[in-house]
Amino acid sequence: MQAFTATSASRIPAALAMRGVSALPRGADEAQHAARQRFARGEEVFAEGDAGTYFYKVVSGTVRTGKLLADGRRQIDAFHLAGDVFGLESGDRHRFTAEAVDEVVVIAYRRSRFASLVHDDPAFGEQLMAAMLTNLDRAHDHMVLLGRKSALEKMASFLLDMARRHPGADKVVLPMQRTDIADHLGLTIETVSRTLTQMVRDGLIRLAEAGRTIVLADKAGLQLLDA
Amino acid sequence: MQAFTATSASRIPAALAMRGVSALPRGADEAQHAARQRFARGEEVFAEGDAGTYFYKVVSGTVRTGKLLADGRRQIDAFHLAGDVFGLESGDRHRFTAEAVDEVVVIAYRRSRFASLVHDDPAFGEQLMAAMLTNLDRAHDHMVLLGRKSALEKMASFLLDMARRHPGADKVVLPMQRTDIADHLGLTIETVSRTLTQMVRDGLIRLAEAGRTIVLADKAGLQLLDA
DNA sequence: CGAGTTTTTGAAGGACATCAACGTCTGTGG
DNA sequence: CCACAGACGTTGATGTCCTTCAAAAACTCG
Repeated sequence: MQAFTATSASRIPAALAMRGVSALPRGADEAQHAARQRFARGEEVFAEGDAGTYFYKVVSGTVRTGKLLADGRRQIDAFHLAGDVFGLESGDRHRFTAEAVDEVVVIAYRRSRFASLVHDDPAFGEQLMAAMLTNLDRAHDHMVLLGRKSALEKMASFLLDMARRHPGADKVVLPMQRTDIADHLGLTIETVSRTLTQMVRDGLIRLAEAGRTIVLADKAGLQLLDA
Repeated sequence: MQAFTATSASRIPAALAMRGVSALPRGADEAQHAARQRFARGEEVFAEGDAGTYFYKVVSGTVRTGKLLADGRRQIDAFHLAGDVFGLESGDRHRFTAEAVDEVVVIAYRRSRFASLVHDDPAFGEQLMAAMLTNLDRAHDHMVLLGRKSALEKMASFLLDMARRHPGADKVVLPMQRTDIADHLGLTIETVSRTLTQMVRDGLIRLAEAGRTIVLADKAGLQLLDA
C-alpha cells in the first residue's frame, strides 16, 4: 500500500478535468464561478502540489484528504461527507491530496473569487468561515486521538463520529475500506480488523455486509471508550 | 503530570483578568477593542469550556494550546510564538485550553468585533484568514507526525520546526519543558529524553544550558529524519 | 545548602507492527 | 448462473518500539 490513489483509478488533476460538470438546475450555493463535478471511486480531486485554483463542497459521497510520505506512509486527516468543505488552504498550492472514496459529487469554487463571493453573499462567507473553523476543530480532536488514544479508543471514537455525522439509526455504512480507516487512525489494517472483531466479541458492535456495515449494538459502551 | 495547568499557576480566566492591560502606545494591530495582556509562566489564558469572547495574537513569549482528557492524558496541538494567532474557534465556547509556557504578552481581540474589525480593516481580515489557514496547515502536518512518524522522526521534525520558526542560527532555545514536548509529540517524557540523548550520541545535536538549548549540529542529518 | 522540581538513565512489560497464511467477497467471462 | 481471479479482510505467530515503573542525577530557587 504505497500510493495514495486507489488501485485502478487514473490520475486526473481536477483543475483540468472539467468534464463531468452537469447542467442540473443550480441551487443557492451554486452561484457563478461554481461548477458541479463528479468523481468515480478512487479518482483524484486534486493532489499535493497542484495549483489550489478551486476549493470544494461535497454534495454527495465521501472524500478523503491526506498526505503521503516519500516512503509510502499515509495519513488521512479527514473524511468529508455531504455538506463539508475541503481544499481551502493558505498557499497557492494544495498541501494535501483529495480523492473520492466512493461515487462523489462536489461543487468546485474558484478560490480567486473567494473575496467577491464573500462580498456578494455575506451569508456564504459566514458559512465558509464556519466550515473552516469546523475543520480546525475536527483537526484538534483528531490530534488528541492520534497522539493519546489506544487502538480501541480510536476505533470507538471513529465509529461514534461516523454515526453522528451520518443520518440514520445506530448503524454505520462505512464507505471506505480498512486501509483508509487504518491510515486515518494511525494504525495498521490488521489492528483495525482485530479491534473490530474484539468489539464484536465484547458485544459493542455487530458487523454486516462484508464488514462494511457496522451496527452500534452498545452505544453507551462505545461512548465509555470515547475518552 | 495530570493537570494542564502548570504547578504553581493560579487559574485566572482571561475574560475576567483584564489587569495587565498596558497603556503602551498602540501599533497598527491594536485598534479599538484590542487589549494587551501579560501572563506569567504557567498561567491560563483561557480554558476549555470558557466563553470564547476573545481571540489572541502573541506579541512575545510562547503559548501552548491543547486538550486534556478526563484521565489526565494531554495533547498539545500547537505552540504559538510571536505573531501567531490562536483562540479563534467555531462555537461560542473555547474547545481547548491555552496557557503561557513562559512570560507571555498577547493582544486580545473581542470576537464579537470580528466582523466590524474585518470590515474596517480588510488587510487585518486577510491577515486573520491567513493566520487561520496557517494553523490548519500546521494541524495537518502535525497529524502526519502523530499518526505516522517514529519517536526519532517526531523529535527531528519538532526541532527543525522550532528552528525554522525562531530567529537565530542553528540553535534552538526551547521555552517549554520535556513534559510539554512529550504531550505535543504524543510521547512520554522518558522517550523524549532518550531520543535527545540518542541524537547527541549520533552527533545530530548538542545540548546546553540544562538541556534547554539545543544546537543543531547536523542539520542535514536531521532533515533526513524529517520524513 | 537543601528541598522540590525537572531531566536522565535503567529494567521490564505491553500494545501495536510485521510477516505470513487463510478466508471471503466482487465482478467478469464462460 | 457458476467458476475463477484478484482484491479485500481476518486470523495467527513473532518481534519491536515505546511505555511503565523505578531510581538516580542535575538543576532551580528559597
